[in-house]
Amino acid sequence: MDLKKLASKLIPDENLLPLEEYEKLYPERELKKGAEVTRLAPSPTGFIHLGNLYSALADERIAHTTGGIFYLRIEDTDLKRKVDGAVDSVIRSLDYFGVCFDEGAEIASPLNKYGPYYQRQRADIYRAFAKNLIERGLAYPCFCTEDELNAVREEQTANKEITGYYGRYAKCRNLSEEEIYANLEAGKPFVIRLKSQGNTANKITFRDAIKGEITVTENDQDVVILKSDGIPTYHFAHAIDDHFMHTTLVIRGEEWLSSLPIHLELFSALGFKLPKYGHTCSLMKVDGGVKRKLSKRKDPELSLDYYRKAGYYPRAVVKYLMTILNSNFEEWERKNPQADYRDFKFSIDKMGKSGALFDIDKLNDVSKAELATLSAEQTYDFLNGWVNEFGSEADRQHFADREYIIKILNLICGIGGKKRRKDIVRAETGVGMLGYFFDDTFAPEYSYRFDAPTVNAVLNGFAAVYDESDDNQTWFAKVKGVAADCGFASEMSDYKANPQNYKGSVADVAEILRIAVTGMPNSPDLCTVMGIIGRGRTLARLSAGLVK
RNA sequence: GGCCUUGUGGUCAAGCGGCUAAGACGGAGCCCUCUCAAGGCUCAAUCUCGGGUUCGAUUCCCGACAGGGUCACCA
Repeated sequence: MDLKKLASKLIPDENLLPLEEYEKLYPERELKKGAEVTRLAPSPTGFIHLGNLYSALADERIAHTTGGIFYLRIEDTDLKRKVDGAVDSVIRSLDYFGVCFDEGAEIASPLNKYGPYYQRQRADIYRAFAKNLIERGLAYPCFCTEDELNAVREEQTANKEITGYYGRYAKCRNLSEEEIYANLEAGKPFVIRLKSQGNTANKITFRDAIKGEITVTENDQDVVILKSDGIPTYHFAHAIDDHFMHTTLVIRGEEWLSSLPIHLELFSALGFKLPKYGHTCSLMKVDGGVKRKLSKRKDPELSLDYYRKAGYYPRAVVKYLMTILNSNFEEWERKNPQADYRDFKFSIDKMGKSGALFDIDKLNDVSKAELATLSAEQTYDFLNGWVNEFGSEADRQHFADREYIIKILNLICGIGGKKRRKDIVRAETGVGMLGYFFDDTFAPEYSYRFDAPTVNAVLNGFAAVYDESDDNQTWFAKVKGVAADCGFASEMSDYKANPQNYKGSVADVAEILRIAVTGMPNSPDLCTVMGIIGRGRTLARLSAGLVK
């Protein structure tokens, strides 16, 4: 069979370059030794999730700690999955979390020499190489219809055989020249399949950068490399693109592990040097006692928007991910509390081999610790940003008074105190803690644990002596005075020694005052709260808190 | 079901033939304390199960069991 003629008939494009020209077009990158070139290659569905961030972070860290390149390629070979604005959304989402690309689709960079970065725009490269494969007898046209393929699959399933297009099931693999041209004459649509030279009896051991040594079975599937619309499938595009874009390390989800044999054969058939691979494990969650992969449909926490809406500090999400990416990250951070997480020496072989369960408690812990490193002004800026995007109208009005909010923040965050408080987990809950500092959102629940006369005596007693210019000690001395007057122990030790002699302790008195002033039994330093809301408001609340 | 893969406390995990099996989150308790938060201290909790190999296995081998992934003209 004249393969050259067949190739030209199947792929008649005239503008295809000789193969060597593509090599010249995309020369080796000039990077220092050890530099890794990594990439994120999403399909443009517009949905970028925690798993993407997780692997993007690994890509970005590895590229940037080795002096390499991290680029963005868009795998838009499937038109059905395309969503407008998706690429911008990917870039913006990752940027919000501090993950930036050096080159790629929609990235303004002088480095963009390996494009186009949209696969649809690279059709001629794929076609040139597919044509070459046909000429070399390593690929062939397949005219099977969807129905035929389904029928074969059913038969295979019924016979408990491996499904797919291989061996004796590969009907079009050995079509005669006449049959091929007849089908072509008849205008039958066709795909180009790889003519696999592999044998599943052969096992290869393969070194994965994350999983370590794994054994893979040789591929024998005649996979589709060019779809009937002339656009490549993922497998083929992956081999071509990662070769010409000179990716040195392919980090991708472990769901790709099973198609690794295909990629191995493709790289070999194409004569390309194989990149290193690192297959990451997926983030899991426990659902009804069962461990399963985080799912787009069932789990809102997979979406990155979820973290923005909830008001997680972006760097906290990143650090949380770092803790599961490299388990020694936490230890390093404890030793270098001031350092930027980017100074951490990220290493791919520290990455876990089995899927980590997503742990919201851990995230919350990381988040509040991270927020506790900000100044009151920085905290204000962050909360304000959240309020403007997701807050209520009342929140926005409150945040217009920057001075006042910062005063509150100094208290809530314990700034200036001996120890930093870690009350704020995320913006949403942080903003929610501000309610009682404003009259319109003050929503008291008067849940006193003492009878009316006692409560009223405490409230009135304190109102009579309150002076906003008192310092903390003087203020507390007055609380103790009220306690003594109302039959409470003014010293905790006295109360502990003889509880039966008192109605309660100063702590209980403070609680009564606190409930009246803040509406809640718990709050940061009450004296300071009173100082912030001011004398007028304090007295009004003490009076409003009286039990009728 | 075939193939691949994983298996240390509730969770994330150190460990790489000999250890009282780190640490962190979460839980319990104590201390501090006007409450809460934070902090300090303490406690409970783990090597999936069988066989081997070995003087000795969490660690090596085999098997079972249990998770996970995947079997498209989707990526």
